[in-house]
Amino acid sequence: MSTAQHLRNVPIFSDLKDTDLNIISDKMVSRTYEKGQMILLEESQGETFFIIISGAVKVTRLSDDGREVILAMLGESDFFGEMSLLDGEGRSANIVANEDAEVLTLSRSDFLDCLETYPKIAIALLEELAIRLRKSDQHIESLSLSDSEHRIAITLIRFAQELGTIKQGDVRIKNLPFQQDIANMAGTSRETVSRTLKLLEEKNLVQKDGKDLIIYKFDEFRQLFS
Amino acid sequence: MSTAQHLRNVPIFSDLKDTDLNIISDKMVSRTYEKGQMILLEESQGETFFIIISGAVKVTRLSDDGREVILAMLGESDFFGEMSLLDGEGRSANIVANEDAEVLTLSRSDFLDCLETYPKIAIALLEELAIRLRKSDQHIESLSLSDSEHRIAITLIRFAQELGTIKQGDVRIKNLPFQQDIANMAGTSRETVSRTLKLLEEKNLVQKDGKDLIIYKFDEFRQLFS
DNA sequence: TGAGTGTTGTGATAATCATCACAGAAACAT
DNA sequence: ATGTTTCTGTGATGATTATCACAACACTCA
Repeated sequence: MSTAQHLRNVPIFSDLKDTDLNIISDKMVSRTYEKGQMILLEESQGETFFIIISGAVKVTRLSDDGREVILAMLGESDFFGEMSLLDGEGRSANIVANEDAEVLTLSRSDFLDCLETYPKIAIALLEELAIRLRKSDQHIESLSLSDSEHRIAITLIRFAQELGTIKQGDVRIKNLPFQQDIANMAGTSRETVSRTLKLLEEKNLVQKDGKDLIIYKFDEFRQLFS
Repeated sequence: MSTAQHLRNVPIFSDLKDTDLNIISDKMVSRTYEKGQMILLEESQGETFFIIISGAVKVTRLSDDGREVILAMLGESDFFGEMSLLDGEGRSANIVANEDAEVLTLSRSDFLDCLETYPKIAIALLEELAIRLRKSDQHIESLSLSDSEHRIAITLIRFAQELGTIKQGDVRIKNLPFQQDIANMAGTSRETVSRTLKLLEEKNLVQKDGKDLIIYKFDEFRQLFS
């Protein structure tokens, strides 16, 4: 697939004319990263906008004592790097390739030009940031809820919404992330994730299937953990 | 002060020409709310953009069991309501007046027109949302950190950054919010906030002074809790 | 001023959960 | 295939902290 065709799938570019899309795609540079490789480092200057073509990355912060807090997982046609470009502050998070990943990059100035030239992109980007803020708010709420069962359940719901496929009311999360990553998102320990998954299985709310996790009656499940 | 003069203080409008500012300010309607009054209710349709002229509001979510999670405190020249306007989803948070408050409102269509007509506003808004996302990320990190002392300290740092005045390296938070609100932001209990404040005072890191709280050597304090 | 309401301080107790420790499974590499 | 590494399951233990209970204090308003 051509660069322009990839861009067509990215929400913020999707209502551009072909000609404009081509102009932008000519300015983009492709890069690839191997699983585990650091793409962006906290503290460094943020000077690039990234769009994920394939693979997945995780957005993390490291606390002083070296613990990893996962802020988000991003996949195909998601983007990142826009924050420091927009507000001029340095990077505030690390980005690590969670699988082999291919990305397109746009330089700071080309990105900002884009926003000036195509107001539609700016508005689409606003929409996207609003959605992210909403997710952050949910994340904050879930972390504020006291018990780990809720926090973990809500983390599973987030995965289901991002990566899940629905079939007859049940959701299958393909390739459930490692327990350690789930723990780092839910603000709990790996062991607690293991125990809680078992508990949810005993309650017949979820079911492991190889590397996948099936959540039964997703709507009810969501209701249950609000 | 006139409506237009108020708007001049709001970052997202600050680089408009006077004439444009007047056009917008003519479309705005002023409203006032008393302390404790609900301004926006979760679940209702979001159809209005709000700018705070005076007073303060808190942005909250209520968990199923009725607990309040405070997502943010907003004050003079902050705005809210933009999220549902941007992404078309319903409201995801409640807004309550935390003090008597005066706001200016703009209707959905006027707001969206504004974005189309003045790309500068859209870009300034992007900047602002980026800043908010950054704050959310910090909030998420702080909630993921294990112990309550850290979480509470970081909450104090957030207040200091929003409401604090610096004097010789010490920060004074004027009118420190109630312990219950601090607890709802830090994801802990009111009692733990009480005990932790005492602890921090015993360590000579902070000092209560009437309704205010002074954080000694703010930079070191921040360092301490990263 | 004093009754009433809202906020804070503090002890005792119990529940939750992180941590440690290690065994078993699975994935990966050579 | 076979060792090696990474991931998961699970018990035991102790620390943290939520919760309950109530006293003290502060603020409002009639």
